[in-house]
Amino acid sequence: MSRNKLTIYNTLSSKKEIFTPIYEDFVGMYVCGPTVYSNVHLGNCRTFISFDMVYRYLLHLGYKVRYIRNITDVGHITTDTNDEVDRIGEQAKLEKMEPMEIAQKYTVYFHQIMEQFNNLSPSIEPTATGHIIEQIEWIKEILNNGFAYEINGSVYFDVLKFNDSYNYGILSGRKIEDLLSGTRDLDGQDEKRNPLDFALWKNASPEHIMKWSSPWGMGFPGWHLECTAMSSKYLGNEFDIHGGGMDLKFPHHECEIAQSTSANGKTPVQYWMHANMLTLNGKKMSKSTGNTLNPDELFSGKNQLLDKAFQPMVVRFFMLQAHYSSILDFTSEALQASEKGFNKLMEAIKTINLLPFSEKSSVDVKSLVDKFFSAMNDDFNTPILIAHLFDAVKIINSVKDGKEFLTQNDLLFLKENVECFVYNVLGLKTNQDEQNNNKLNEVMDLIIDLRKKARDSKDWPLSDFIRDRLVQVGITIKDNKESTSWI
RNA sequence: GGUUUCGUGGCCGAGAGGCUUAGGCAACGGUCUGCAAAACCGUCUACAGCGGUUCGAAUCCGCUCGAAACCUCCA
Repeated sequence: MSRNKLTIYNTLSSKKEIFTPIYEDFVGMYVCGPTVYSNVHLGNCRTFISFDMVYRYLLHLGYKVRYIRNITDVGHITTDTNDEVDRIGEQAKLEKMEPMEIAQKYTVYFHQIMEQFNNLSPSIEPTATGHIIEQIEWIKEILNNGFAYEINGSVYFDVLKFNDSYNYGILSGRKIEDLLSGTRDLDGQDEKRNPLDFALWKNASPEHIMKWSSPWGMGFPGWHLECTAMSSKYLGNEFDIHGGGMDLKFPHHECEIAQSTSANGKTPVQYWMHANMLTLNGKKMSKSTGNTLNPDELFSGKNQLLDKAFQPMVVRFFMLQAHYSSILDFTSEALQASEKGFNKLMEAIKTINLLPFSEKSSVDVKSLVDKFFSAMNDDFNTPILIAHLFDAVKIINSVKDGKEFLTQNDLLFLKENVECFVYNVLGLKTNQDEQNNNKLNEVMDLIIDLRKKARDSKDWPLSDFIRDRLVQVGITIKDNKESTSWI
C-alpha cells in the first residue's frame, strides 16, 4: 500500500517528512475553525477545503481519522489593550441579538457553505464555550507549573519564564530578543509583565456580556487556550496533525505549543500543516480590512469583481489546482479558465461509461494510476494529481475516437480510480442541477428528439431556435456524430 | 526594523541540479459539423536581474530589485 510513502511538509521542521502516525491505522487531526461573528469569506473556505482534501486522502489510504475542527464562539478581544471589546459581543450589539444568536447564525451559514463546497463534516466540531471547564483546568495546571501569573482577575502566560526552560518560537523561527525589540508600545498601562505574554484568562468588566465564573473571578478564556483544551480532550496530549491558516502560525500556534509544553513538558503535535492565503488584488482576504469575497457573491455572480456566477465545484477545483501551501490569487479570469478545465474533466468521466473495450491495451493505465498516488503522497500535491487526471482525460477521449485501446479490465481499473480520485479524494462532484432531476432529463430528451426531427428535415431555423433558447436557459447543446448531449 | 516565504512562457500554476515538450486556460492552424459548441490532432520552450559553485543550475550560494504573510483580531 502506498500509505507508508506519504510525505507531509512539516512547518515545525520546515521539511517534508514521511508521515508515521502515533498509532498505526489511526490519525488524529485538529484544524482551527472559524470565529463565528460574521460570514465566512472565500479565504477562510480555502483553508477548510485544503484540509478537507487532506482528510479525504488519509481516509482513502485507509486510515481511521478523527478530524476535529472547532468553532470559536467566544469573542476574543480585538486589541491588546484593556478595553475588552470582543467581536461577537460587538456584533451582538450591532445586530441587537444575544451573543449566542450571533454564534448560531454564523455557524449555520458556515455549515451551509461547507456543504456547498462538498466538505465532509469533521468527526467532532467542538465549541469554545462548551469547553470552559477544560480551559480552566489547563490554566490551573499551567499556574501550578509556574508558567503563568494572576493579576487583577486575569491570568497571563509568562513567555520569558517559559523560554528559560523551553524554547518559545520553535514553530515560527522567532527569537525572543527579536520579538522584544519588535514590540510596539501599547496604550494604557498593561497588566502584563512582558509584552510577549498572552492571556489565558481575562477578567471581564460588569458590562461584558460573554463571561463565566472561574477561580479568578468572572471572565473569559484567552484565544489560544481553546484549541489546546479541545485538541487534547479529543486527541490526547500528543497527536498527529494540527492544521490551520498560515496567519495562525504566529502567535496562535506558537502559543498552543507553549501552553501544552508548559503543562506536559512535551510538544503536542507531530506534524504542523499550514494552508496558505487566498489573496484578492494581491492582498490577503481579511474580514477586518474588508478585502473579502463571500461565497454567496461568487455563486450568484453578484459582485463587481465578477463577470458571471461560478458553481461551488468550479471554485473548489480552482483552489485544488494550486498547492495548498502556495499563495493563490483570486481573479475572475483564472476562475473561468478553471471552469472550462473542470467541465472537460467531468465530461470525460461521463464518457468513460460509453467506451468500448478491446483485446489489448495500447496505454499503460496502471502506471498512470500509480502517478495519481505518488502525486498525492508528495505532500498532497493536488495540481500534479489534476495534471495526471488530464492525462487520463486524453486517454479516455482517444479511446472514444478509436485512437487508443483498453481491455475491459484496464477500462474498469481506470474508471474506478479516476472516479475515486475525483469524487472521493478531491471531493468534486457534478453540479447539483444535473443530478437526480429525472423530470428535466426526460423533458430534455423530448426537446432533443424534437430538434432532431427538425434537423432531419433540414429545418435549420427551428433547430437553431431551440438551441438558442436553451442557451438562454443556461443549457448548452452538443451535437456529436451519433447523438446529442446537453450540459 | 525583525521573522518566514515567494518572483516560472499571454494568463493561472507545478517542478527543484542533467528528458517533465508538467497540466489547465487563451491564441493560431487543422479534423469534425448544415452552422455553432464540444471532442480530437498540431504549433507556441519560460524560469526577476547580476555574480559565484559545478562538467552541467529555473533548481545550490551571494548580492540587487520587486512582492506577500506574520510581529495587533484573522483561515
